[in-house]
Amino acid sequence: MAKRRKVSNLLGLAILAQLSAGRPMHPYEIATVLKQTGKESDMNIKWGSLYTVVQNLDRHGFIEATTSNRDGRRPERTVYAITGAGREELRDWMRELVAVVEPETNRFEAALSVLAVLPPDEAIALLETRLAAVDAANAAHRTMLAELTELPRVFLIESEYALAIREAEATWIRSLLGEIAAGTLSGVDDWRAYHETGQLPAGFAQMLDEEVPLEPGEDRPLEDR
Amino acid sequence: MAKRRKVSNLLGLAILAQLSAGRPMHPYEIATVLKQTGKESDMNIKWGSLYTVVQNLDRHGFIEATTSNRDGRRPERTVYAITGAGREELRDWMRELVAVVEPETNRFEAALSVLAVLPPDEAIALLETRLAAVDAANAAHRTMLAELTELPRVFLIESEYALAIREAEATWIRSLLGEIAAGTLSGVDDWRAYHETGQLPAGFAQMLDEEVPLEPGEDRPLEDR
DNA sequence: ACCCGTATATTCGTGGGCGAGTATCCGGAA
DNA sequence: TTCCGGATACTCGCCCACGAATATACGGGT
Repeated sequence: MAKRRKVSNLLGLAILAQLSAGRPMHPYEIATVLKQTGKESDMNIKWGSLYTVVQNLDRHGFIEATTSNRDGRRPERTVYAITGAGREELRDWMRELVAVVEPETNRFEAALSVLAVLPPDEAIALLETRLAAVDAANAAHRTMLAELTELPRVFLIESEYALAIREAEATWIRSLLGEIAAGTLSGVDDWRAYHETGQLPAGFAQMLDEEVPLEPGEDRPLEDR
Repeated sequence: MAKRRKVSNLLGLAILAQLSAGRPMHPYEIATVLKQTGKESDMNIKWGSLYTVVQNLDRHGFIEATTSNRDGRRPERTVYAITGAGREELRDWMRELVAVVEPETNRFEAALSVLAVLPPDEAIALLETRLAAVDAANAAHRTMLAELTELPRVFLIESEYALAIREAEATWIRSLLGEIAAGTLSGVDDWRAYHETGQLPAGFAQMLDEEVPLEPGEDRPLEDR
């Protein structure tokens, strides 16, 4: 599914959410509030897109200009309010984002899928570097959450989620390194041989024909099975 | 860090990796191989970008045209090989992707950060839907991995990683739902009150000033602390 | 012998994302 | 009083991703 949105940039979601909960605002003020409430990091917002997104939301009737006041000789500031259609879009968008799990891929996973292009020893070293970085970030994250005792946790769930995922990543990397060291991960010898000789070891060839690691949930090509 | 790459599309990484490990190929053949080896889902590849990316890799000297043969009356096919600079770029890119953890945000996390715009009961229902979907996908994924016994696990690490992360997500959602049900998640009553009365409960206002859930690892704004 | 669906292989247009630039205002230091 | 740095508020334009269109070849069914 995952319907094509008229406005697809997640900054648009943040704007709709803000206007839905609060009073009408002009773009720059929205940006300020979003920064203050930490949405910036949650959504990876690029402020260069702010006015484009606002314009698009307006064009599609999700928000509308209310007043246009000017203070002193400041440039004119257009104040926007969310519309009925905007509220509808917001709810519908949220329903999709929460309920529908679509295949998201992150850069680390992409790298893992071609990790074999690096020699095993270098790969191991890099993974150890990453593990250390993730552990450190998680420790800082945990401390930060522990310090925010006065804030109701409902407002921190996205942060708790992010931490949980990062911790899972650390655990997984640790276990991978352990398996490599213990020799329980099959294929490492071939991997090493490949980088030492430059030759594809026997057994690699048919594998390239075999391998079908489809993520579940995707449609298989028609001819399969 | 996270240097700006001359070619930033991850499809470029996949192409470099393929040309580095195998023989020179023409674009369409690369695409075929990448599909076969499952890189498609690992990197969320859009095939519409194929020729643009190949062109960019060429323009920056990471790959170069070798021959340009034509079979029968087929359109001419340009065969590309990786260059020295290409191999260097590939290794450097991989080093960065594996070792450097940069703030990645996914759509679900973004949605969580504004979950309060939905009434609590609807949010809970949606989370339950998601949980069911994730559980089902994970079960299928586990089965698939279990069936691929003849394949060395080194070639499946990205898939095992993806599964581990998804399982962590399921666990986290389950625990969140549990905490809401048990009442150990603070703030749910205010959240519900807000949606029933339309009024921001006391205690929400100062929070909007307070909240500074910076992800660790990011620089704080200068004036803080 | 012909038809048609699928595989092969590539081109093109456009829309939007976002980095970088611009202009004005204000408060404090010297 | 003047200077300057940062906050305020917005504009612009490049570039790239990618959906959709295109065109020919091949193989198998009737």
